[in-house]
Amino acid sequence: MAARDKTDQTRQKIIQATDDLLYHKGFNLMSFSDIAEASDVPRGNIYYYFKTKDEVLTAVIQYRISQMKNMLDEWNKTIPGPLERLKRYTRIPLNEMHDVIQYGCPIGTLNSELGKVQRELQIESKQPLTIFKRWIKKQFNELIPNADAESLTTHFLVRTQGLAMIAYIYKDEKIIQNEVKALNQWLDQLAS
Amino acid sequence: MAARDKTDQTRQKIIQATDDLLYHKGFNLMSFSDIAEASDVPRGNIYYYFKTKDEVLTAVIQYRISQMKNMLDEWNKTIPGPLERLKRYTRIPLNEMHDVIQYGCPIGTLNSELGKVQRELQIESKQPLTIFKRWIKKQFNELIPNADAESLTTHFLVRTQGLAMIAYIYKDEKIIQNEVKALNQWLDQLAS
DNA sequence: GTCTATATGAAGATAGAC
DNA sequence: GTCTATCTTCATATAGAC
Repeated sequence: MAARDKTDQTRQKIIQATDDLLYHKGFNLMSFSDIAEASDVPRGNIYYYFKTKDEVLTAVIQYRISQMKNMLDEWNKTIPGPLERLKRYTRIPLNEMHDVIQYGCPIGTLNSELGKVQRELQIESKQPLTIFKRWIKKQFNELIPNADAESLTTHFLVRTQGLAMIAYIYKDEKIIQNEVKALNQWLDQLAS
Repeated sequence: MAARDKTDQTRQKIIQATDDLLYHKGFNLMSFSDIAEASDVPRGNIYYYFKTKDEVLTAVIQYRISQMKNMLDEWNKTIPGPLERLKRYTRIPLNEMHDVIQYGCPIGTLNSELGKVQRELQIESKQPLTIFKRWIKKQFNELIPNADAESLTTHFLVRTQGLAMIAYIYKDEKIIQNEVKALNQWLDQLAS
């Protein structure tokens, strides 16, 4: 149905615009007016698609999850071994260097913001990280069959979140470059 | 002068109450009403002491800085070597475990929140981290005279911020315990 | 499905009596 | 130095004409 298509298109336009907005301003400073302007959908009209701001957030999270799943599927198909897959993950902050410096890690900063007072929203917001976590753990299990994959995964997440955070605070690209290099060396040592 | 003392006392009461509030709610969700309630100073009266919310933040940052300096002075006096001093630093998240799980790192979460849109405030807010950074670097310089102390310091900050972040997101004390232990082992290896 | 007008509330901030 | 009343702005959200 054409009408249905139009609805879905508008919904999608709102979600994608909000995805960026959420990353650039954070949840609490992002208003419906911002969403209307960014998505080019009249302000009063956003409410036809989403009753509350929380609902928009939920939709954006689900959108991010589907994007991530596509990406990980692609990596699983095209990258042969667990070591190279984990290294592909560490390339994300390098590829997104400019954004990480300006806005931090999209997952980390959102969880940090929502974790203090808006706990229910934070629980939703950590889903993307948990999907990454499971995938990373699987790679470590393949890489070193008898290792404590859970601990290795936590350590890996700690270092990726930490480097994004410190680079974001100090606006310093070198931090990303050096810390990613060190992380890859750690992976190489584990694999050998 | 008694009047002057009273003013300073009230000012201090506001600052200390806001210190906690800022940590527990974040800057943007913390209102003047919250400050009034927490400090037990009438709402309209807060404005006599601080003209804007930004000014309250500045005062809290300065308060935190003075507290930190006292702590580091104390450590310099009572803890003999650089290795033990760095290990003392890694004990902070263990001692403050409960708060870190619930509210994250006070410095990291504040910088993360303000870094997106409120850049001038973020620049102020990173001062405490920079003070720690200088102190940590000094310890590394003493510990290993010919090493690249700047890189070691960055790595150290990445791991402490990262562990606080992941433990905060997943509400998991074990993450702090395990990652602090691993960090101390890394320090021991460096020192040997 | 679209858009305007508006209800409602809370925020930061100010004026001025006491 | 204290406290109340109020201004202004902007937020979420709703009602209802089209």
